Amino acid sequence: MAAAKHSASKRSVSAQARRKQLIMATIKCIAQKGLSAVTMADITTEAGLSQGIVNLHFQSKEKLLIETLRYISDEYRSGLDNIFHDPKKTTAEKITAHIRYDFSRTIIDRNKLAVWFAFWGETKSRPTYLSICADYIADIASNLTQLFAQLKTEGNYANVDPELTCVCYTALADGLWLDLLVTPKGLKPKQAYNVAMHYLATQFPDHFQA
Amino acid sequence: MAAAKHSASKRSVSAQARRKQLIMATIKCIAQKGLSAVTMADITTEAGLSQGIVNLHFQSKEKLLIETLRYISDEYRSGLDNIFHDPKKTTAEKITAHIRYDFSRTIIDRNKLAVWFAFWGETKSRPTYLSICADYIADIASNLTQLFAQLKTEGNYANVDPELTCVCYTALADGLWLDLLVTPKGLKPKQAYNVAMHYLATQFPDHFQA
Amino acid sequence: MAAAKHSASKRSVSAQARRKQLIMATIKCIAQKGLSAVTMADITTEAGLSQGIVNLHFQSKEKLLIETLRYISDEYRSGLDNIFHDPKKTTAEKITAHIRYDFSRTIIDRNKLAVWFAFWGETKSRPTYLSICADYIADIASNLTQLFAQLKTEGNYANVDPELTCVCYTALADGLWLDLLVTPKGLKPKQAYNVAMHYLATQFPDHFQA
Amino acid sequence: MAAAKHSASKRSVSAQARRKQLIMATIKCIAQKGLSAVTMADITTEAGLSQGIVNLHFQSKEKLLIETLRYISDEYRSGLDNIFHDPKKTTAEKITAHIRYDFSRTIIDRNKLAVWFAFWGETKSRPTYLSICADYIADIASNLTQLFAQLKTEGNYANVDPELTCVCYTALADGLWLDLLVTPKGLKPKQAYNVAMHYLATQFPDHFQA
DNA sequence: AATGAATGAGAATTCATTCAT
DNA sequence: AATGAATGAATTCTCATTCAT
Repeated sequence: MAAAKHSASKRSVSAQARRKQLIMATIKCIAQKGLSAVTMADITTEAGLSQGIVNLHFQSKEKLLIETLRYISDEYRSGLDNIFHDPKKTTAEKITAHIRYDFSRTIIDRNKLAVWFAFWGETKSRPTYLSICADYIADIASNLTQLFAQLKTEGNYANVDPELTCVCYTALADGLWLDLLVTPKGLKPKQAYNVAMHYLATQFPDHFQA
Repeated sequence: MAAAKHSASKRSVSAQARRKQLIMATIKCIAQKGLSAVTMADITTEAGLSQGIVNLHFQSKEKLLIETLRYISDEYRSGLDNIFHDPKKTTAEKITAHIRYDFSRTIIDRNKLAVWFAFWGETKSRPTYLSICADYIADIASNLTQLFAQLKTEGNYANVDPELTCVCYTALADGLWLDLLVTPKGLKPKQAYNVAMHYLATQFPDHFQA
Repeated sequence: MAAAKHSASKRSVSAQARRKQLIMATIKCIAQKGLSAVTMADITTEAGLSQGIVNLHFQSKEKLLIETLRYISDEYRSGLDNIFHDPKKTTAEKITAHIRYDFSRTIIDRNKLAVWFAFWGETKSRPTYLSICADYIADIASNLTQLFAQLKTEGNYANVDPELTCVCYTALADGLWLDLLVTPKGLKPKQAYNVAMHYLATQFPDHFQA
Repeated sequence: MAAAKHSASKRSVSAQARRKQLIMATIKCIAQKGLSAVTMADITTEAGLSQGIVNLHFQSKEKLLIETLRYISDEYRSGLDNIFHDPKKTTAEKITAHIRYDFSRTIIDRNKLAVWFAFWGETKSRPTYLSICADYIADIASNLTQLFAQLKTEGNYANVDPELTCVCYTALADGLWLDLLVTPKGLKPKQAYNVAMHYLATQFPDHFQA
C-alpha cells in the first residue's frame, strides 16, 4: 500500500497533470507573494516537488507564468462558451447566466483574481501577456454584444446601444473584480453581482431587476 | 567661490526636488519595465543620477515604491478635493467635474495608470500598498456618495440609491482605466468619458446626457 | 514470438556494441559542442538512446570521457603497430607508411582531432587523461626512434640524431594536426603530408622527397 | 597605515587594473582546473574579490574567457612585433630572436600554454575563439615568411621555399609547445629551442646551428 | 538491459545596498 | 549631498545521476 501510494505521488502522474499541479501552485504563490516576489523555490515547495521540476516541464519561469495566465484565461473563456452555446437558454437567460458566472465562486476566487490583476499590471511592459488574452477578450465582447443586440430587438429597447452596453458592462465587471480583490471586507460577491444587475436593469428594465 | 561653484552643481537641488525627480523616474520605469522588473539602476539611470542616490534619499527600494504610490494617490486625491470643495459649483457641476477629471489627461496618463495597476496587482500580498490608498478611497467614496445623495433630493430621483451608484461608478471608472491602459488602441479617452456619462445618465437623466 | 520481438528490439545489441555506439556519439558531440559544453543529454540524444544509458554502461560521465579518449588512443596506436610490425616493409617503407597513416583520412578526421585537442587542453588539470596516452606515446616514440636509427645506419646518415628527429617529427605532426583542426580552409591534408615529408627529406634526402 | 593599505587594495584600483587582475586569475584557474571546470567562484576567489565582480567588469563568464584569450594573444603578438620592427637587427637576428622568444619564459609559462590549448580544443565548436587569433596568426605568418624570403636571397638558398618553411616552423613550434605543456618532465624549454633551431639549420645551414 | 521523470547540488547571474572617496 | 565600485545574498537555470517502471 505504501509503495502504491508512493508511486502514485511521484512517478505515475502524467506530464499534463504535473503541469497543472505546477500551475495551481503558481496561482497560489502569486496570490500569496505577488508576481514581483514569487520565486521558483516558492512554487516548487508549494507543489511539494523538487527545484528542477519547473524547467523540466516549462523550460523557464517566464514560460510557466505565461502558461499560468493562459490556464486562467482558458478556464474563464470555456465557462462562458458553454453558456453562450447552450441551446436551452433564451437570450435573457444567457445574459443572466453570464453575469452569474462572472461573480460565481470559480471566477471570483481571490487567488485567481490576484493573478489576473498581477498580469494586467505588467501588461504595458510585457505585451505577450496581453496577446494571450486579446483573442478571447474580443470573442467574449463579440458574443456579449450579440446577446445585447438580440435582446434589444426581442424586447423592443430602441434606445439601447449594444456595443456601448457591452463596453460598459465589461468595464464594470473588471472594476468590481478589482474591488473584490482589494477590499474583500468592503464588497461581497453577492453585492458585486447586484451592482452588475443594477446596471443591466437600467438597460433592459423588463428583463432584469436591480 | 567654492560655495558658488557648489551651488551650481547638482548639490544645489533641494532634497525634496531630488525626491520628486526620483519618483518621476520611478513612474516612468515601472510603466516601461513593469513593477516586477524595475531595478534601482533603471531608475537612477532614468533620473540621470548615481547608483547610490535612492538609498540616500529613500533608504530602500521598498520605501521609494511606497512613496511613489503615495505621490500618485495624493496627486489624484488633491485634484478631487479641489472639485469637491469648490464653492462656485453646483452639485451636478461637481459630479461632472469629477468625471471630467477622472478621464482628463493628468489622470489617464498611461504611465501613471500602469503604476496604479502594478500596485493593485500586488495589493493582496502587500497590504501596505492598500493601506496607503485606503483612507483616500474611503474619503472619495464618501464625497461622491454625498454628491449623489444631494442630487437625488435636488432632482427628485426617488429610485436612486446613492451608495449603489457610487460603488457602480467607481468600479466602472476603475474598469475603464484598465481598458485605457491595456487596449489603448481600442478605447479612447473621450469614449471612456462617454461610457461613464452614459451610466450617470441612467441614474440622473435630467442632469446628464449619454 | 515475445523472444523474437525482444531480440529485434534495442536490447538485442551487445553491451560492447552499446558502449561503442555511445563513444562514437561522444566523439561527435565533443567536436560539435566542445568538451566544456557537452552534456550527457547531447550524447544520448545523438546516440538515439535514453538519458540514463550512459550511467548504466559507464557509471559516470567522467568514465565515458576517459573511455572515449582511450578508444581514440587505441585506434591510433593499433594502426601504427600494424605498420611497425609489418614484416613485408623495409625501414624506409615503414616510415613512409607511418607518415601516410598520420595524415590519412582515419586520423585527420576533424571530429577526432577535436577530441584529441580537447583532451590535451585539459591535461594539465587532469593528469588521468595524460596517463591514458603516456604509455602509447612512449611506445610510438620508441618505435619511431628505432626506425630512424635503422635508416641512419642503412643509409649512411652520419649527422642524423634519431632521437632528435623523432621529437621533431612528432612535434611537427602534432602542430600540423592542430592546423588541420583549426584552419581547415588554410591547410589541406595533402599539404600537411607534404610538410611532414619535407622535414624527413632534410634528414634522409636519399630516401624521401620533399 | 592599515586604512591606506585597505583603500589601496579595494577602492583605488582602476577599472583596467581590475580587469587585468581578473584575467590573471582566470589564466591561473584555467591552468589549474581546466577550461571545462573553472567556475566564476574559482576565479574571484583566486583574485581575492567578491562573486559579482566579474559580471561588473566583463558582463559574463564567456566574455571574460574571450578577453583572457585576447590578452594572451595580444601579449604574444606584441612581443613579436617588437622583434620584427627592430631596426637594429639583421634578418637572421630577427629570426633568431623570434625563436628565442617563442621558447622564452614569458611564452612557455605553462599556465599560459594550458590556456592556449584549452582554447584550441574548443575552437571547432566556438569559432569566436579562432576569430580572435585569426588576424594575428595571419600577420605573424606573413612576417615570418617575409623574413625567410629575405634570408633566402641574402644567403643564396635557392632550394628554400619560404612559405613552406614558415608553415613547417609554425607547426613545429605549436607541437613543441604542446610537448612542453603535457610532458614537462620529458621536454625542457632549452631542448625545445634546440629542436626548433635544428629545423632552421636544415633550411639555412650558413646562418643557424643545430 | 533500458527508459525517462524526478532530483538536488552547483553554476552563472542579478541587483539592492554599502561605503570610501 | 553625491558618487559608483564593490559586495554577497538571493535567484534562475543546468545537468549528472538516480530509480521506479
